[in-house]
Amino acid sequence: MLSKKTRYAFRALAYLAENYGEGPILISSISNEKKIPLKFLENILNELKKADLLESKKGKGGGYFLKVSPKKINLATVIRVINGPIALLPCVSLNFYEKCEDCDETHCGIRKMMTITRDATLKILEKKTLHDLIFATV
Amino acid sequence: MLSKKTRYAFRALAYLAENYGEGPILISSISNEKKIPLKFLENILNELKKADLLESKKGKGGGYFLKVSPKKINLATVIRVINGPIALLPCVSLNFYEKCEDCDETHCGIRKMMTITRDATLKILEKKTLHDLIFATV
DNA sequence: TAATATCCTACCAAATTGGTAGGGAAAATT
DNA sequence: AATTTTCCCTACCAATTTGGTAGGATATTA
Repeated sequence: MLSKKTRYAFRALAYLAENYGEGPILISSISNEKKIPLKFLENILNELKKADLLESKKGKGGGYFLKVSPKKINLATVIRVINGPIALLPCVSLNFYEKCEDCDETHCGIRKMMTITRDATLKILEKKTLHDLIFATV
Repeated sequence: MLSKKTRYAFRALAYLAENYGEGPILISSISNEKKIPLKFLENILNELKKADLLESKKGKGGGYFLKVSPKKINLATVIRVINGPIALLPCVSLNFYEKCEDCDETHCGIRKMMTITRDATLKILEKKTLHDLIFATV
């Protein structure tokens, strides 16, 4: 399951995507509009900035805004930044790989099944973007 | 990510699947063979039994064994019993549904994306069984 | 009735989650 | 230059979850 923090991140990003191209948006606006605890949100936006998804501007007229178009930010990226691995096991993760103890990877059936599952999940999450999040019609 | 407990569960079930039809298997055998802390494993097997995946027999000659054929136990079921929801959000879960606050479900884009993701994941996890876990060739 | 094995309840430490508090630093305005 | 505005950074904290352990109760067989 995605953490509450990740859900907040998605809601904040959706808001920024809706206002893409309209300059910096205040943390406090997002916080009010999306009902996200302000100080916690500060933290989240900062992480997204460090991950190069957002840019920020200080002082009057400042705030946060998407670094690139909503169509270029996919959901897998966001999840990885805030939530961590997408795969169900560390030994199957592309971005957070960790070997598991006492396991011969070439013969491990669990690993094989979880690899297939990961691929199916990624096929969706890497294709869908913030744009789809806003304009989802299905 | 799946918890360590769930990984233990899979390893134990794989072992029981390998020995399907050969009568009860001791917890201690599974514990030794698969390197799972005995008392913790006790706990896990008991939960699997309560979920009707296993049967047990007490006293000499006792132990645990699969209630049905390895081909009839799919991975989604196991994950749900030990790990919990498979969906990435509670509001998208089929078996652990919870409404999320401040969210109009019919218009929530996040929800739509996570529904698609859930379906893709379930398509795999509900088809693959303990049998596939053992005889995975891909 | 003794031995074998699962079952049940309770406890515990460490890690993770979901925050809060308070001030520092940069940019813009006056 | 001083003040205001806004993001940035570090530290802390309570509640929950995770990954166990301990010890005895209960059922089965011999």
